[in-house]
Amino acid sequence: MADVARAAGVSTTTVSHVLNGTRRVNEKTVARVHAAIERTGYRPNTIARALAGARTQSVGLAISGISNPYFMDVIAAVEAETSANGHTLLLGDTHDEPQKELQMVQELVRRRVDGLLLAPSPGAEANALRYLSTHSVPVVLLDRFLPVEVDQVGTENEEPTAQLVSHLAEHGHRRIGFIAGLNGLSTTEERLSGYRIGLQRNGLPVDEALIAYGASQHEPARTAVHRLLNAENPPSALIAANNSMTIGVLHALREIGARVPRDIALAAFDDFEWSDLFHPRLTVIAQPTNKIGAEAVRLLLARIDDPNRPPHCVRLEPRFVHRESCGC
Amino acid sequence: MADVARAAGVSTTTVSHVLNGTRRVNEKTVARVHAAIERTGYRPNTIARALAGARTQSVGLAISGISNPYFMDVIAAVEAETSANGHTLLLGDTHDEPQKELQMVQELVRRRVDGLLLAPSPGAEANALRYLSTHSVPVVLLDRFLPVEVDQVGTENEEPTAQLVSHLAEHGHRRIGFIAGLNGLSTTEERLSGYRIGLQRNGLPVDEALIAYGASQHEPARTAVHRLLNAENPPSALIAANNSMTIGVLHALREIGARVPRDIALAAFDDFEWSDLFHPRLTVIAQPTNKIGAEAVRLLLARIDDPNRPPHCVRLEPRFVHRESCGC
DNA sequence: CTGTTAGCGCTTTCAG
DNA sequence: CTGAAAGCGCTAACAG
Repeated sequence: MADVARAAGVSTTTVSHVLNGTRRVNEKTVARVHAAIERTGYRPNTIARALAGARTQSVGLAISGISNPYFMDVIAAVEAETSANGHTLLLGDTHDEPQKELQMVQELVRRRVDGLLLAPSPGAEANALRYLSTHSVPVVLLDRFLPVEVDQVGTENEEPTAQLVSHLAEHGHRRIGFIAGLNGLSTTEERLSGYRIGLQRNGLPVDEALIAYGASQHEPARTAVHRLLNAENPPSALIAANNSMTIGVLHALREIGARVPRDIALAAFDDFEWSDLFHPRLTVIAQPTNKIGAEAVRLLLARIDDPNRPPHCVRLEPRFVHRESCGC
Repeated sequence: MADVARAAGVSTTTVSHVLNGTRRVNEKTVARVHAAIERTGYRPNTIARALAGARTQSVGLAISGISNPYFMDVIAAVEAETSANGHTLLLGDTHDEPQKELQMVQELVRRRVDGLLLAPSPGAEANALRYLSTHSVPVVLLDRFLPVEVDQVGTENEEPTAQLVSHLAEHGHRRIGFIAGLNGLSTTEERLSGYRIGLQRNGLPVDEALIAYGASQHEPARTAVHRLLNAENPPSALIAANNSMTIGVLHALREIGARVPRDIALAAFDDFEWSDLFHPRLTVIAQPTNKIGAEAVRLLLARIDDPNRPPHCVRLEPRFVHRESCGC
């Protein structure tokens, strides 16, 4: 930067100001500085800039289950949007454990990210979120909603799940099982609530024996389905509350030789990019992963820009994708 | 840090040295410093440390097609390994374009990553790699190999692909089509070469009309398959050289109503985490994605530690997964 | 074995 | 409209 200043015959102060547009500078001076930058091939040093107290032009993404296809798509969308805005992405896995999440978040903050995107674990409020708010770090919540005053982006869960139930009920199913996700996640509660609403709407009783907990993961969902189907009076249809659990469900069904949808109907939350190649092709609620990622980044950048703007809470509409697993 | 120094009754120099183990310090002093750190809740500032010329404890990962399941798994493995070693991961997409890749790499270097992992695009040698070598930034190549003197990690491609051909040939197929990947990637060339070797080994002629180019992507592969099957004397079996193209192949086959494996056999490079739920279940060569990611990080950290160690080139063995799409 | 001190490259008062 | 200069928090000669 000193080189540029010398080459342009100005002070580094001026170079800094033309670079950041942080105060009025004479047009001709601006031109000279730009020329000097060009000539010297100067590139600002992000680290020094950060140390001096300015922005780092970087954002953190703290998320769980990096290899889950849903989050994968979100990550890709976030990367695209951040880099389109000249920001760099720092990625970390929270493993949905409050302590790891806190450490991850602290690490990211210590690295001076300008703000961060967080898929809060159950327990985040007392840990990561408290830390972020006391340090007043811009944050936007992803996927899961929390009753806190911060920006949040996610999908509508309740009504779409109720629709799934109605869809199955309209095809004559009276006992519809539900594989619920990890306890403490708003998505879990909302989808569960949607399940109950759907049942009521169709005049069906809510039988707790039809609800199994799959911890949002493949394996637990698999065993949960076995339990569900071994009970007396098993369900004739199943709803899985997220994509990992859908896989578990499919494996369990195959293990007991149940054919979908002939022996048992299936509908699920979350689409797979290539689920039309599955057998059977899955009837699902597809989340707008690209929009979620892009919108989250947009909200974050806006908040970084103006820390005092009122918090926004964005609920995106998912899409009902009708295929064959429901047995229509 | 000044606080810690004061609280321990030493200079910041000493604090720095006990923190980094960069010179001998009296045991008692060390203890006092640690106590002071504890008491003050001190956390080193990564940014300042970086500016002063030391390590940032961060590594960059520049990769293409973030949402490709193969790379996704690699990303997850890399994240796990880096964070297990106390490093932070900066993630960027190169889009397999030399210019974007160069920019991404420069950005990462400007952020002072200690080193970086790169899945080199066709053209990386003249751009990103040249830049990295002139700036002597530690780098390890991922997935694709290049005839350069740097650490590299990837999978054995030639022999496994030849095996795929043999497998199909042994089941009587005499016209085996091949959907090749993006031109200029070593993986593309090696798998193509493996295809040719496999044919020769089984006494089959190499018919260029049976080779289609799918650019390593879904859509191009789809149209390539249509061309291949519309030609006179079409193949009775197909090999797709990576997972995205396999998807394209399956879509194309469905569009023309060809059943796998009854009407046409299929085998592919790359497994899907849940490909046993596909219909048909795919016979594939599965890459050890976790090992690839972990090994790459290990090599990188070793190189950062000792920039002069001889470059290692690690070829991992993939696994042949026999399922139904081959028609056995 | 420990401390003094000069930066790392930038931002930002404060002064002109 | 422009500059001088004081840091940001740490590392690493150099000196003792």
